[in-house]
Amino acid sequence: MSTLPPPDMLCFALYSTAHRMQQTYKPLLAPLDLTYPQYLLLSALWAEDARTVGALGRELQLASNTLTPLIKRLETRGLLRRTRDTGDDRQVRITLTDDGRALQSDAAHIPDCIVRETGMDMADLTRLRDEILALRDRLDPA
Amino acid sequence: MSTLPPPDMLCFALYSTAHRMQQTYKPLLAPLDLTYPQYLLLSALWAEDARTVGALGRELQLASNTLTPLIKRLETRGLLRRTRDTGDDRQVRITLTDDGRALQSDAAHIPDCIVRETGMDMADLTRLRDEILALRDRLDPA
DNA sequence: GATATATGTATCGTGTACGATTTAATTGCG
DNA sequence: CGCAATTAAATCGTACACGATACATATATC
Repeated sequence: MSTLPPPDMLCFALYSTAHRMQQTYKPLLAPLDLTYPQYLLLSALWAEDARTVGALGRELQLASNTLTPLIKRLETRGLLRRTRDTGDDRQVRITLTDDGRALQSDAAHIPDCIVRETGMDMADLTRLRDEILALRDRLDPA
Repeated sequence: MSTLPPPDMLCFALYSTAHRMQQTYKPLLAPLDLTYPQYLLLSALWAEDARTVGALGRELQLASNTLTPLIKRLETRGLLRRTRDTGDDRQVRITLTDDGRALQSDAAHIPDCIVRETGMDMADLTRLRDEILALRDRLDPA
């Protein structure tokens, strides 16, 4: 019987390309001493600060068991703060510190660098992104 | 300054879709008691058995620090064997056991299930796969 | 307003990923 | 031949992912 080898599988294309993309980010993030997931979390906060763990989790598609340690590492580094200043005491609100906000300008060049590394133009990248997202949204979130 | 939020980033589309895909595999792999990377490794061996750790790593784009523990778990379960039967004693050859080969038929239905979950036809899936691989291959492996 | 249920976050255990280093075996070259 | 440089795999440490569970607070229902 013939089994499709990994190089022919769509899932493997996603898997290996996502990893390769993280490798591409690595030298750009190293000077900021950030991992890729940490950069994603900060990007979410740079776009909209002071959100709850749950709201960030919905945007990044991560649950608290991944998010909580991630957040705590950045808190330890003094890039953000955790508070319970909402009406609902179950919720934890994440707010950037001055240092956390300052990092945004240090990272401002990164998106352009990534685009350049792909060697593709914006229109193609946007189209590919939307096709990948369309696939994701067809797959059950459950 | 405006920072692109994660939902607009191509890298995040890859990241979140790759994870979603693993979630989609999970209920299909659970009866076989396999994780997604373990399934990838076995798929590689089902397509071509008796390869070295290095050869498998090149196909799966994983280094020995990831592959060795992965392989050892499957060895413990009796699905494969590690031997040094080549001329070069540095190399470790990975060979499926009868149980490991038998698992192939238990997994034979999975690719069709995944295709069905995407709700897309083969032509679109193949095209999307190749576009994603083209992006990967434009990114420096270094 | 006591209590059952639901929700938000944290904790724990297992399994990847991967940089850096180590160990062992092979190859290259004088 | 002798030994430095290279290569294959393993080991170690850190950081995700995520299922399962725990815990605290909120809400609902009577």
